[in-house]
Amino acid sequence: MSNNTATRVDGVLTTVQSVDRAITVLEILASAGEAGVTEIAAELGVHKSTAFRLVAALENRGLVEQNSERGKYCLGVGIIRLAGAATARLDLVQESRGITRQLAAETGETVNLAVLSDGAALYVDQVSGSSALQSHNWVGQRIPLHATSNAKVLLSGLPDKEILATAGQLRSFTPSTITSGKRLRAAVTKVREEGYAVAVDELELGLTAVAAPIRNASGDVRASMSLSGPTFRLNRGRVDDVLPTLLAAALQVSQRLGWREA
Amino acid sequence: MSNNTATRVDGVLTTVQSVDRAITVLEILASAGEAGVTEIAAELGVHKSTAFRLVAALENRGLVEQNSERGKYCLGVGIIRLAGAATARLDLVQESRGITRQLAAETGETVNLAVLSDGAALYVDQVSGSSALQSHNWVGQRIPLHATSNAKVLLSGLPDKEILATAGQLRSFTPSTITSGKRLRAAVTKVREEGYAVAVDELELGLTAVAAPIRNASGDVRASMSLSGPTFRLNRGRVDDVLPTLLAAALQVSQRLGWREA
DNA sequence: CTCTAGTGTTCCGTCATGAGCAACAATACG
DNA sequence: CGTATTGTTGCTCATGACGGAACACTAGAG
Repeated sequence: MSNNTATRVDGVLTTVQSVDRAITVLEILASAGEAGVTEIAAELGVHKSTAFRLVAALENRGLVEQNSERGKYCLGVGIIRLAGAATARLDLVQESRGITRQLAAETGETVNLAVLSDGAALYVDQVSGSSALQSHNWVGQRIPLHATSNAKVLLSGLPDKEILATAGQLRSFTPSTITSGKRLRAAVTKVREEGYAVAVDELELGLTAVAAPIRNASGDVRASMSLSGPTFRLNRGRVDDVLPTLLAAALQVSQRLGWREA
Repeated sequence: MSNNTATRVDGVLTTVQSVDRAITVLEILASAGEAGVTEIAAELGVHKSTAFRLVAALENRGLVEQNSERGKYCLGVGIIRLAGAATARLDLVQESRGITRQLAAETGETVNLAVLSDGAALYVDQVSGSSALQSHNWVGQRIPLHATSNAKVLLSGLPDKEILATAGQLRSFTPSTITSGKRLRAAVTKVREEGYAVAVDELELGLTAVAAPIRNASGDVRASMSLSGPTFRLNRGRVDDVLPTLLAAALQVSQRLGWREA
C-alpha cells in the first residue's frame, strides 16, 4: 500500500498517479471509518499537504466529508449516490429484485445476492424476510470465499486450479468452518453435482444458509442467491422444504439473463 | 462541465485536476449508464488519450468496468464496496436499522430514510414492507425536493429564505404535485407545526407517503424517515393509524443521535 | 475483397500541474 | 503559558499528466 511505482511498468498498468492515490484515500477511509490528514499522508507515504489536497478534491465533489470544521474525514454521501447508479446498472440486481422479493415473502427468510469480486464474495442486494429476527445488512460487505453457501456456489463456477488460489487463506470462524483445501474442493464438487450449497454454522454459530447459482447466457456462474436464517428455524427438514423454491427463483433470474437450461 | 479552471481560484477551492476529472468520469457513467472513451473525452473537453488514462486508472481499482474487451465502460462493483463502508459509517443508518425494520414489520409498509444532499433528497436506506406490492428500490436515488413527504420534512429544517432556492425548479409530476413556491412554503410551515408530512399522489399517482424528521443532538433535521405504500391501502384513516408508530420510531432514532425532546 | 469511418489503445516530447517544503493557524494538553 | 499536535495555505521546482499522432481493431458500405 506504500510504494506505488505503478506508472506504466509493463503496459498492462496504465494509471494516473493522483487518481490512484485518491482511490487509496477512499479505501483507507472505507476500512478505517475515519482518518485525519496526517494519518492518511503516512499511509500513502506522501507529504501532509499532498494528502490534504487529495482529500480536498474529493470533498469538493462530496465523496468524502469532514466531521467538523478542521476535523477528521470520512466517506461522504456522494459515494452512495454513485453506488445507487452502479446497482441500477447491474442488470443482475435490476432483473432479480422482483423475484428475490417474492422468494423472501414466500419463505419468510432473508434473501441475499452475491457476486465474485477480487477474491471475495461481494453482497450486492438483500431482501429481508418477514421474521423480525436477523437484521444484519450484508450489502456492500465482502465475505471470505470458504465459509458461506454463497461462497461455495461462486467458487463452483471457477476452474479447479483457481479455486484454492481465489479462496485465499482459510480462516476459521467456528468449529464447522472449512479450513482444509481438500475439504473445500470436495464441497465445491458437491455443489457442482447437486446444483446448490448449504452452510450450517460455518461463518457464525446459529446461522444457516442455502445458495444456488445464477448463470448468464453463456452458462458462467455470475452470481449466487442465498436464503439464510437462524439454524434452529432453518433446520435440515426446513432446508429441504425451501430448496425447490430457491432453485426455481435462481433459475428464473438466470433465464432473464439469457440462460437456457441445458 | 467543460471549463474547469478551478485550480485555486480563491482559496475555497483547492482541488487536484486529475482527481476532479476522474470524479466527473464517475458521474458521467452514473448518469449515462455506460459510455465510451471518446464520449467521455468529449464531455470532459479533453483529449481521448487523457480520458483513456483516467478510465484505466479507475478500472485498475475496480471503480469502473469494461463491458467487453475493447468495449464501453460502466461503473464497477468497487463503488458498491465503498458505499457499503460509507453507509456503515453513517451512524444514522447504523443506529436506525433495527428501528426501521421493526417499523416496517409492524406496519407492513416500506420504510425509507433520506438525507439532504446537494439540493435533492438522497435516499440512504430502505426496508421493504411485507406486502408484496411496491418493489421499487430507492436507495441511492435523488428525488426533487418538493414532491415527497420526505422532501417537505427535510426542507422544514432549513431557514425560510433557503427553502425555495434549495428546492429549485418545481417540476410537476402529477396533478397533485406542488408547483408554486407559495404552496410549498405553506406546506413546510405545516410540517413544522405538526411534526410530520404527508404526500398523496404528488410524485406518482397511487403512491402515498408519510414522513417524520430525525434530529441530531443540536436539534437540526438530519434526515427524514418515511412510510410509503399504495394510496388505496394507505388511505386517510390508515395514515392516522400508523402515524403515532412512525413518529415514535423517528423520535427513537433521534434520541440515539443525542436529541433530547424539547 | 478493399476502403472508410468509427472505435479503443499506445508511445513520446513538452509544459502545465501537482508535489514537497516550510511557514501559518488553531486546537489540545501539560 | 508553552509545547506538541492537528489541519491549512503560498511558494517554487521537476515530475508526471497532457495532447498530438500513430497504431490496432471492428463494422459496415461499396
